[in-house]
Amino acid sequence: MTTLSPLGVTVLALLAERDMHAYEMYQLMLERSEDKVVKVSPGSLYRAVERFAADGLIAEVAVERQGNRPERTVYAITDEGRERLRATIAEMLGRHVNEYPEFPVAIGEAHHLPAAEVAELLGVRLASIRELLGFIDASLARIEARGLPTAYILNVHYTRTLLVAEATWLEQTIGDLESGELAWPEAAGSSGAKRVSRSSVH
Amino acid sequence: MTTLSPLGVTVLALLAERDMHAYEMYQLMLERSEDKVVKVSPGSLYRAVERFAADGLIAEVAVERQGNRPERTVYAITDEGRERLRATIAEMLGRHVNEYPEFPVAIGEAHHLPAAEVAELLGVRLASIRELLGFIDASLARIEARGLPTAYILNVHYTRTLLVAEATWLEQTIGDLESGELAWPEAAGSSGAKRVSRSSVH
DNA sequence: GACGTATTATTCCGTGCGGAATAGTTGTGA
DNA sequence: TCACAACTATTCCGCACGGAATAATACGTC
Repeated sequence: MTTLSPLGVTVLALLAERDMHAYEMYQLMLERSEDKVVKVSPGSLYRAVERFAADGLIAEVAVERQGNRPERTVYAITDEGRERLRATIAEMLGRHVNEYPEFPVAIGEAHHLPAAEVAELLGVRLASIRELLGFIDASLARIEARGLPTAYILNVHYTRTLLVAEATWLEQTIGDLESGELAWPEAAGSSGAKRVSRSSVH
Repeated sequence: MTTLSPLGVTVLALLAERDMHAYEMYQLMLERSEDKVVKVSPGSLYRAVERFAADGLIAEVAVERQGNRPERTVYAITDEGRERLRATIAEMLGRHVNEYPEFPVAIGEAHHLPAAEVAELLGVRLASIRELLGFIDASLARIEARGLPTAYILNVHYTRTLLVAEATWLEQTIGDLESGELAWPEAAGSSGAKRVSRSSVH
């Protein structure tokens, strides 16, 4: 009864829409840009499908073949699969889990670099986030223009909100670094100077 | 020349402070609550150290032994290691990478549940985030009281900022769901009703 | 002083991810 | 028209992760 992976959720969600075979899922995910939200590679996808079939969350409904192409196995979601899908979505919605993003690690160790360099690097990051926000806003505009219900793109709004928050924090922090308001430990790493050990947060 | 993992960065950062053996790193990380920022398990840590030694980023400086306890190998960071550490931190600071958090997947598929249930689940999530924010603020207060420089806890401020943004978004969305302002597709999954296929974002 | 638990320090191994390989088939351009 | 690229559909395999195992010793307590 282990909790499903994000890719697993997507697989079951697709099969909840209609029966299909693995490669069809793969294509659909790319077509819908779900590969921006879920990490998807052929290997993991086929493996997930295989395990779901073994666990009875999905079931073979046909084995087709066109010409001399490889056989393709069409799957359907089972009632058990539907229930697991619902349960997993519920759990993922309700429980906040630490996913150990790497940026906090980097800022946590940023004192290994001089303040000016950190400010510059954060500037690069800020630029790339702004660019990403540009794409997202353009997509949202196109979607709204087509009059599609917001409920289907809540995740885009969510992601956008967090990116905006990060951009704001970066602007603020870069400013504080450049103005010298944010005191920076002596540029470490360059000399053999002793460094003060960092303190525990808790 | 593959890019270092977050755990790898932490390992090198510790050795940049002073020479030590693997278990000492492990203890220090827990003591400093770095296990909240970096995923650390004995297995991964020892493996990382092993590989760094093979790659010349760190070097054995002593093999000690107390009584009949297992030998412990003390390592020091090399110049190459120091350089890799700087380079990796710089890269992690400057480049925004998609890390595929699972919550967007869940909201993306939330239409499988009825609006009321989603609102309730988001409420649970909101509560747990608020609790987490409580801990963080308490920690920050304690740290500030000790007069420690902000530069060392930038990552806590960053995390706090994102959590606040998420909390705000959740409040807003829960409100929209409860007021009915956010139109929700017919509660899916309960009936065999045909569902409209979702649109591509891009 | 004996027994259980926590600490020290490291190794081992199952599991699963994901990049690459495979192999046939349709499309394209010179 | 013939080669070469892109697509269809799936399998394979290496490698890293991390939970559990190990094993000796210190410590607390009844």
